Amino acid sequence: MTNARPTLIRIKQDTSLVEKIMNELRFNTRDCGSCPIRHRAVCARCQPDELEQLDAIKYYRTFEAGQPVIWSGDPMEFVSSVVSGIATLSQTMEDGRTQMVGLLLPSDFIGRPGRDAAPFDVVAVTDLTLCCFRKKPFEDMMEKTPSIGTRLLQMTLDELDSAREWMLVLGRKTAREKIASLLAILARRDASLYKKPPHDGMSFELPLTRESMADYLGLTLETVSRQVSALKKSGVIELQGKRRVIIPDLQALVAETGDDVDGAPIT
Amino acid sequence: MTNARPTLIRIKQDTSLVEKIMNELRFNTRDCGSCPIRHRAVCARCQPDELEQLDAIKYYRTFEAGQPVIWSGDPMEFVSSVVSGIATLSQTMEDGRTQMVGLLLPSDFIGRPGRDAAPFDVVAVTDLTLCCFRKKPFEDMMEKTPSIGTRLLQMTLDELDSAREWMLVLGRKTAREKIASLLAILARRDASLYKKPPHDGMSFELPLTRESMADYLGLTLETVSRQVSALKKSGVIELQGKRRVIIPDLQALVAETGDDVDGAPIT
DNA sequence: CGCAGTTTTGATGGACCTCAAAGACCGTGG
DNA sequence: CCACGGTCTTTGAGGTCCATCAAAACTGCG
Repeated sequence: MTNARPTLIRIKQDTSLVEKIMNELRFNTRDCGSCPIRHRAVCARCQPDELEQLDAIKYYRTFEAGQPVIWSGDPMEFVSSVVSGIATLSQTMEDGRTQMVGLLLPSDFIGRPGRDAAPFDVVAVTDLTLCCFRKKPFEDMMEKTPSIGTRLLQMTLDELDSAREWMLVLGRKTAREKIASLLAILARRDASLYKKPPHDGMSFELPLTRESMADYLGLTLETVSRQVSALKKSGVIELQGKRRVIIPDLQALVAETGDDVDGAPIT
Repeated sequence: MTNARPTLIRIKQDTSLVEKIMNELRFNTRDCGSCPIRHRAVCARCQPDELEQLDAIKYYRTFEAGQPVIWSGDPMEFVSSVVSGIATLSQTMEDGRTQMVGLLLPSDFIGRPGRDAAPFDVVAVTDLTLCCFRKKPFEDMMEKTPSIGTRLLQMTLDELDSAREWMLVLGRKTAREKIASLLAILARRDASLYKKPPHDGMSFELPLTRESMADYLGLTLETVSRQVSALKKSGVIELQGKRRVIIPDLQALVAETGDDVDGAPIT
């Protein structure tokens, strides 16, 4: 609604291109030590010698925004960690109704040791870089390396909690509360990406279209649009262009989610 | 609507009492070998010597129907497996709206190695027997016994998939489809409990009240009641009394869930 | 029998969906 | 530079599914 800065956007694209090239260079050095997700990914607890082994079998893959990574039911030849970018995990019914069941951010793990077929669709929302391991070698390594299994269990338990918290959002919250919940989560995640706590006046890029938001929230895109406008009108959020969200008062946003003030920490 | 058999119900109670006493006797012999959930629980992959160690630190606890097992936020002193009975995992908002996020059946695991506070409320729906381990000794044992961690990872990944499939139910299905989905799941689980595939004409006990069903499905109890009646009127299900459900045609039920015919195997 | 809890049934309203069209944004090509 | 089409978003009007409120029927139990 108030977006008239094509130059700004063009600059953004340039930086992301530079970033992309730098990533290519950085990542392909195979140096796990300088990996940006090193401390949070499935390999977080590995010893130096274990990292070396992983180094030997890992490879990077990139996907452009909008491309599918894997379809539900497909055989999975690899497991992977998200290094940069965002992907969605979703499920579609025959008649086209779709429900997003997860948002995959840097350090999140994709795949299921011990399972052959993918249970859900994975699609790249932004340009995406994955750190991949062929499934069999990874499974073999898991057998011998408890630190991987332990870390994966930890991550899976966390994701299970997140999924269950999201069930409350889907089952019981109003459209307005759903939007507020999603924004609150994105705000928290964005803040944690830059390693500082969320604060009043913070802003972040909204990586999802209205339709994706609707698929995540179990709503229609029209309802999403209306409720975003409503939150803006109430002053709970501000928009810069259509994709950047400003949170003038974090408490006010959290209040709109319907959660306790101490906040369910849906990561 | 067609329930006039108090005698039948009284008999049921008697058998369950007998069963209870027998369980007490059986379980307290501490013999993991004869444990009914031995092959599916977290200990499924343990070697005889590992089982002996678990034997040494395990203890049983029972809860009557309706009793809480643990509240969200409480410190967890123990982890456990459901041996018999059913419990629910749920979440409640300040204003009272509640959402069930899991149904805990025999062999399911309760607790989070590495976490102190319980993330959700656990309540016994029927009389419930748990096989418990104090958390610290269990965690110590997990360190030394990879077969436990591996099995727990497997179970957690399965639960994560189930939770995500349930998100589709909550977010995108109609009330009628939700009811059908719940009944289909209960039918499958009941069949697997007796180790035979679900079949036409099968029947099972409905362990949940209309309100619990509503909390599971993100509906009101009135809507649940209406849709159950509607399914009955369409001949998709039959009722014996208010709690026993007969499935004359399994395909017909699955068709009502909106899922593919090959069926999302929500376990 | 009478009471408390559960379930059913009915009437009404509202939150959200559906259908439709216009507006904003962006890249492309004249 | 502007026209053009494609995609995403907003806005509007109308309809429907389900929630809400209310009361009656049923069940088990003292």
